[in-house]
Amino acid sequence: MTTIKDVAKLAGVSISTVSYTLNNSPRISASTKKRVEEAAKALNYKKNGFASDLKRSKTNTIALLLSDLSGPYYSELIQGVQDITTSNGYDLIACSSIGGAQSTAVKFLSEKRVDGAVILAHNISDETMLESAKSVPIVLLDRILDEEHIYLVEVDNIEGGYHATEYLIDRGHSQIAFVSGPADSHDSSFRYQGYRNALQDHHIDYQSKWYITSNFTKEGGYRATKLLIAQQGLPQAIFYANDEMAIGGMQAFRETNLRVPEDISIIGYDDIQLADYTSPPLTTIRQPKYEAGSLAAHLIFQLIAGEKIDRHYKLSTEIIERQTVKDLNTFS
Amino acid sequence: MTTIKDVAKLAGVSISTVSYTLNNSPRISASTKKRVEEAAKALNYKKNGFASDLKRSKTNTIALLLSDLSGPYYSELIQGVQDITTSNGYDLIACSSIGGAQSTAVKFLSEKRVDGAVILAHNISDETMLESAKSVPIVLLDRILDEEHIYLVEVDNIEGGYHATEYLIDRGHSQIAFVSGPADSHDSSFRYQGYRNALQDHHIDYQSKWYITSNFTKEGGYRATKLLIAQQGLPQAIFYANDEMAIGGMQAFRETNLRVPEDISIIGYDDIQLADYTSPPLTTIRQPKYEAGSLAAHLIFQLIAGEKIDRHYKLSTEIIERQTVKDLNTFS
DNA sequence: TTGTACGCGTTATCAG
DNA sequence: CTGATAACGCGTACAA
Repeated sequence: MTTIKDVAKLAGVSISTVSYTLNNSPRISASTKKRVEEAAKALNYKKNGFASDLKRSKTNTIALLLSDLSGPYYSELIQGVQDITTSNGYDLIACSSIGGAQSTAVKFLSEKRVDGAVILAHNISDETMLESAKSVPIVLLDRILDEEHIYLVEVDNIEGGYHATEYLIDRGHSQIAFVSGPADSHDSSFRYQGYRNALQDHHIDYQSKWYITSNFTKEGGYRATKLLIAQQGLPQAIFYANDEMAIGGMQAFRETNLRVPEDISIIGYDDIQLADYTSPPLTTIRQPKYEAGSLAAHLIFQLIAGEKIDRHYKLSTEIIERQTVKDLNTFS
Repeated sequence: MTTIKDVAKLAGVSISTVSYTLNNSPRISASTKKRVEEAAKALNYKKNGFASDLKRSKTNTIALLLSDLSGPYYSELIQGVQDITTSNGYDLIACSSIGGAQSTAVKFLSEKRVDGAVILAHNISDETMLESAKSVPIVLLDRILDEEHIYLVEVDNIEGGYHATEYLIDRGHSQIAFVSGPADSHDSSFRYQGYRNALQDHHIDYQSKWYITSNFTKEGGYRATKLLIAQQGLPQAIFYANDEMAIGGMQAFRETNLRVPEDISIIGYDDIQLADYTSPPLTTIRQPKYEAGSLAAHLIFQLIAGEKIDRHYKLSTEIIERQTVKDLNTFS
């Protein structure tokens, strides 16, 4: 292991001179600078990152905490975080929070191995978050928590649910079913809330027979749809609380020889990659993932800079029109 | 920032006692142990990870270097790496190698911030790899490089190409086209090699009109397929060098009213998630990604332990039978 | 149990 | 203005 000492010895200067040189201090003459640099190159010297971080008590890296490194998380969101991090000259590392409070993610936070963190890891408890927030700036993307030192960016799910429903209503649908995610999912219940609000604003009666609870999976969507089909009186349209369930639903319709969108319109939520590949391509609600990620990273840097900022940010959704919704107002 | 000193003061013991206690040394009496632990809790003390790493010159974390954190990399592979890493009591972090030699990934390697690395980052040059391999154990998953200190695990693409082709031949196909990836792709050319070998071994003449170069994208596969259709004499089957191109091909067939597999059989390569969602589901070649990841991580730990191991490992592929290949030997 | 010499760079301070 | 000396960051582990 070659250290700064070795370089100093070879260059015939003191340790501090080497350090100054390598950090481009102007106080070093060109000649010694050259000597030192050559020595460093010759020995293939690389500073020990820890020693450096320890001394400056600053790591120049921020972490992205994910519930599972191998999970199918939002790549656009990561892109957003990455872009901002890089453009601020910081490094980004991703850690998994598998294991909760014992996880690598939490460890990196509490041991001050990073200068800040963007968090998308529902398996870390609120308490742990509060704890960590005391020592390092963090921005949450996966929950709503109104506490000192907790900053978060939220995608407005109520608005998204409202948009989806209104989109169907605008196209002449009035019998609209809602297939929800698991009962304990905040996201799903906010989307449902938006659905109800839209119905109400358009004076459409809510019918409980068209509310089905499912579980955010393809199979769940399939079963929920079969159930809906089995009931007398199919709705004109179905709003699935996520795309996977919508895809399961499309399969159920295919098996039942019901055509989408001719016989029934459907709309999903998320705009996952698959949504563009189904046949027909799925109309859905896109969340501004890139924006959420980049905003989160921006906030981190403002916090690092010691600026005072709001604790809560809300982003809007966008509808992605594809081909699973029929416009009942036009002739065809 | 509360340090070990604060804890020592509060507990009324020396710094070293605190350190021993917190590291569960048996040399500390139960009573002081309790006092120290209480003090640590009261102050909410967490050790500074760097100081610790610096002293022990060991980080207990290994890195997974990816060409792009937001890229659609192999989640199963990551799972493999993660499982082994965790079960060895190490932490895993993922770093991006965007920026090549200046990237976070390379920096973490050279600054000794990790004890080892599994690498899947084609945008890091061979030279940089050789350089890094001197200071830290690394295992490559994305290239073949026969050099001292370079360990790698390879998935046998020649064998995969051979299997795919033979699978078609076994089912009665003899006119088999190959849609390749970009000319500079090693993976693609190995798969092609396997294709040629299989044809030869089964005494089937190779026909250059059935070799089309494309680019691993859906659009590329679409165009290549259109070209094949435009040519007089469609083959009985097409082997696409990756699944995305096969999916593009399926679209081309749909537009041309050719049915898969009734009119033409197709087989892909990779077994991407989408492959199971196409209609009909795509028959393809699966690479043992989980195994590759976990093997790579295993090797890292053997290297860390100072064991002497082989430098080159090769894994086999597996065929995933779905519904895009027709068996011409049976009546239907 | 405790004192203390490390690990390796950074930077304030001082001498030339 | 250049370069060297030394304290320091925080925890670890050996000698006492």
